[in-house]
Amino acid sequence: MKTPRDVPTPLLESLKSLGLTKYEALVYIGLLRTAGATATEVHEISGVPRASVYPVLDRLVQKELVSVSHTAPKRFDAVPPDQGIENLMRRIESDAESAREALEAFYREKDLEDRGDQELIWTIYGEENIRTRLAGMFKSAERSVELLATGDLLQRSVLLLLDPVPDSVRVEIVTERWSGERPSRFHLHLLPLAALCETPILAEKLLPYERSGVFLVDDTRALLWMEGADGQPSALYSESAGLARFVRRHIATVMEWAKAAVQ
Amino acid sequence: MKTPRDVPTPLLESLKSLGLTKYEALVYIGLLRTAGATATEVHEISGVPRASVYPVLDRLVQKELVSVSHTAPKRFDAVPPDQGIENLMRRIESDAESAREALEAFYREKDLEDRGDQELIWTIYGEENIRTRLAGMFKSAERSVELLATGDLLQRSVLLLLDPVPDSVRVEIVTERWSGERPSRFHLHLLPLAALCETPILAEKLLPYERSGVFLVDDTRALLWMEGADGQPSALYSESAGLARFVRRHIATVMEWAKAAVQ
DNA sequence: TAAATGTTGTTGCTAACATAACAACAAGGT
DNA sequence: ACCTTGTTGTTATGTTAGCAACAACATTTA
Repeated sequence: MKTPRDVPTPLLESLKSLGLTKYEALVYIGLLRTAGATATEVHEISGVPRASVYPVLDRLVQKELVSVSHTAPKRFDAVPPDQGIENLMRRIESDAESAREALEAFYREKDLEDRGDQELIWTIYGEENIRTRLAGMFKSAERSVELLATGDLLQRSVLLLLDPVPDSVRVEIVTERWSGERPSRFHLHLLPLAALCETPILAEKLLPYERSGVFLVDDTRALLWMEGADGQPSALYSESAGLARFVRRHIATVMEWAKAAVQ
Repeated sequence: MKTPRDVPTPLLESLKSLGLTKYEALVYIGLLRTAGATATEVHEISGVPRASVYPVLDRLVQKELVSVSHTAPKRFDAVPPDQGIENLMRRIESDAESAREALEAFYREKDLEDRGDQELIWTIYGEENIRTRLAGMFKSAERSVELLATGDLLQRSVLLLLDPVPDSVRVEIVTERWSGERPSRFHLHLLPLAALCETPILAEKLLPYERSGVFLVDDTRALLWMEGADGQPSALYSESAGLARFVRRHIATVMEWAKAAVQ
């Protein structure tokens, strides 16, 4: 008889988020390591109380994770993990799809009055969310786009989003580093590293070597990309006239410095 | 102010299986229909008690489903459902992937002694699971493969699985209907419908018009594909010598009838 | 003062967890 | 036969944890 060998907690958590309970996870894992076990063997292997094993096995069969034999006593076998997880994901994805449709219906009713939006400052968490917001800003650009960001962030996460910007819009890019050829479509301003080193305080404050940046569209919509101490990216977005003016001035100042330092 | 308008229960269930609680779902849905709501507005729109709204919103921000403004009082906005669901699914899929890897590790330790397997009869639920089992049977075929199934089931779910069967293996197919050209690789036996109609009892019992079938490989491994009254497919699988012999005889008998009826 | 915001603590509820005990049945030994 | 011994499947019962629901409080804003 095998020992109940303790199961790593993160695995249990992962299985929980796939819709299994702790017992279901333990029993399934136990069954994966044996072939055709009886209920009592399942109990011994998984460490789950024998009385609880029966309802748990019922649920697992229902979820298409184990199969039952027709002998007496019944014997149980686990579906290979590959396919078992696919079975679970199929349900979840179908739920996700139907939820998405229902939610879109609600979403379309949304008041588009865009009420106080102009004066609010929003925080956005997660790189994905920030990138979508940025993409939306760029797509709606009508007059100008200005970027001030670390080269890493720019070329890895932002540059591709600039494609939808119409040719008529002037795009100014300020950064401290640029690898590869300089794009002809945009006005690129390189911050001379020498100048930065002379005033290390500024270097630290303006372009810290974590991924960060400031983005301004049409002088009205601004986004500040920051990276929390934990490395999780977050951002501020606003259509506030005050913040827009502040950002505008900030970028302009840095560009002036850059120009002055070159001379 | 909008009415709390009741939310369809299935939607709540779907969102629960994506890892949201009831309150989280209600608040998110409520936020989808407004722009920049305060905590109390969220309470009014969603019907969630005002005191509970705060922790719930915290969790939703954590899950990247809503963004917060930096005003006082705070205002909240929902990310579009499209992207919100994608955010949820990203987490789940990453969990699924790590779980799959960990489970495969356990699975590989499995005793392959294949102990009593030979005399057991297993039930398999779910079309996907049945098809994988069938595929496994076909792939391991060394001498013979025999199929007796309704044409619908055969051509829609089974035929593709026959590809891996080596050419040296004799494949006998018995069915009541075949659309399209007859495959040259297999020995196809068509049950004359006329003969079936003359003995309606047999027609009912042998080939009921639900999807069902009998499969035998190497005269040793048999699978019975049935369809429950609820339309959910299930199957019996066995390597029992007794069942295999029974199935062998059953298929042979039907083939004899077919031959006799043609004359 | 009044109204709204944000927070805290208490209580109830439900699903899952955990243990104990029971009837039914099959060896196996006296 | 009888009585043990052990296993299977089921039922009842108690416990815990997380969420749901409500009341109360300090704080701000008008």
